[in-house]
Amino acid sequence: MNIGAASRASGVSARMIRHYEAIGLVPAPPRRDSGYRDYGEADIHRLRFIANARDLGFPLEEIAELLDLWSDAGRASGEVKRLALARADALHQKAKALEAMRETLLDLAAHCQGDTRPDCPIIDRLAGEEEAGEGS
Amino acid sequence: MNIGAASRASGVSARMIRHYEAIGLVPAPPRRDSGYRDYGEADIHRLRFIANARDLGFPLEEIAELLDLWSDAGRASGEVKRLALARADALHQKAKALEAMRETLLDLAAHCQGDTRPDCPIIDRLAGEEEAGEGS
DNA sequence: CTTGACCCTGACATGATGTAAAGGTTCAGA
DNA sequence: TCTGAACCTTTACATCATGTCAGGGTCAAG
Repeated sequence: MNIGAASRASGVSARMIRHYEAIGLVPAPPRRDSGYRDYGEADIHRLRFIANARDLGFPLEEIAELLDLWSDAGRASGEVKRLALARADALHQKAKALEAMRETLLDLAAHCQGDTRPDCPIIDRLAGEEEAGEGS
Repeated sequence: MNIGAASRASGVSARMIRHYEAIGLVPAPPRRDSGYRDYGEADIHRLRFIANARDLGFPLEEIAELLDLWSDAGRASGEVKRLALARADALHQKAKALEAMRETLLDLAAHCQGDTRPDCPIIDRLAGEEEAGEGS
């Protein structure tokens, strides 16, 4: 199977397949005489695993750990669960930070007329020396 | 004022001050005979404005727009408000996406024993071909 | 054999920031 | 005055995951 076919079968772009190979996340497949990479079913499964983990927000470094656990038939599920919960927490922290920024922006916008006048608390806030000031 | 002093006064790292100059976000300051950059108060104000906007999640491209609006005394606040609301919405979308990932991970983890046994729905899900399946 | 679709590698770009290297400047203390 | 620490200069490379482009080789169908 060509890299193009593997890409379509796995949902991972050809560019990324090559990248994952370069960083050792997937094994280098055999080459045909032409130099073309030749993938098998196992490779597709591995790529799909990576795509799924990536879609769940795992960074490649943790995906590497998950792949090890996946191929370890005697793994303890506790380790997998630990990784998942840690990732969930990291995602939550990030989301909270974004929502906090959003709240601040909405708060500022609520006090801005938004008309043709130049007065604007948003600009005033950005121009200020401090960045705290959540007090209503 | 040296770049180091400007950095301490504005909260922007020297590295970033040079970067902002390179991309045209801040004007190139005059140099002393030694070649050292020499900053004034107005430069510090501008850098602080950038730092504040950056802390609110604005990308540099939008910060450039805000800087233009800031220096335009006859600006309409409507434009500023529009940018702020658009940014708030973008942050919200991002946060929602992260939270959705988190929910999926928590859901999977809840069904994982997390003990020494190898059975693990998290791994099963990652190994699967589909990525939908929020159905409880 | 030609054409178009594919593959190869390598390089550059993103966005915002850090770090390191290699060299010049400034200032304070001995 | 000399010296060393702390600073400044530019340039380049790294991050993370991904896209895109260029220049060249390959494959399959007509």
